[in-house]
Amino acid sequence: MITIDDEHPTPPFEQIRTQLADQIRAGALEADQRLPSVRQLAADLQVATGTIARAYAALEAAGLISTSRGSGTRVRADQGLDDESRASARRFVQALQRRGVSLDDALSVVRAEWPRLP
Amino acid sequence: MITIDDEHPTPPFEQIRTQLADQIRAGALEADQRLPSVRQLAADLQVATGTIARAYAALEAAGLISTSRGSGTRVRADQGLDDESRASARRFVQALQRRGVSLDDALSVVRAEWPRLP
DNA sequence: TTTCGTGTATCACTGAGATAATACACACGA
DNA sequence: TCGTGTGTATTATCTCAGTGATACACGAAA
Repeated sequence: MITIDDEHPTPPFEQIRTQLADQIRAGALEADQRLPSVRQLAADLQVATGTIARAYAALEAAGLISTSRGSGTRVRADQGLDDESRASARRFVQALQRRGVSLDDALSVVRAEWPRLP
Repeated sequence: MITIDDEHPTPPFEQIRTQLADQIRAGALEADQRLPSVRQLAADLQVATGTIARAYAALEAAGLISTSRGSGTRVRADQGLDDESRASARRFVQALQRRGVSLDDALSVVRAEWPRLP
């Protein structure tokens, strides 16, 4: 399920791209699974087909999905993080939630702890 | 240190806001520490003062900083996550880096593991 | 071949955001 | 008290990312 928050500063196509990427990496979408067509998803989310097309194009460029005219869009195999990384994320999320930390704050501290680039 | 990436889809004022928020939450900026003036930071980053002012206003609305005319902008006390949360984040970051995971993927899996809203 | 459902390309429009210039209001220190 | 440096507000202008609508190109199946 994908939702669009009009209040959010990030544009719709970016929200769609992010959410799909999250779901694929988390393993919520199986490999080779068919995604909705651009028209279908555009109608569901009340946006233009070009908006969906742009999100799909970005995901394909990132190697997460595979698109082809006529035959639709599918999740590429060999995607998703390994189980250990996901388990590590789950421990982290649970620890912060017990302390009442918000998602934004959690993402914030991860970015902050991530070593700076050289 | 704050940097602006013109390639990034998020607008400059949002990048500034995010980076300052990250640094405050991570404890990189001490409580009561003075931030640069809007004119100073605007000159450093080559943006207009209004852009900095907007980022500062957003941070104040979020309760992270405290601004007052004439006396500048300061980091509010009682900010930053607790040590245990930060330690947890550090463990998480280290675990994923050992596996060669990128920052985007790390944030992605955190969002994915974060429980959905009701 | 024809049909239908795909993704893709194009184009004009809109609005959010950035800018620049300016003026104002307040705090602090000399 | 006055001067300086602060954040804030306003206004007008400009740019361009994102959008929406539409037409095109391709693939699969009947």
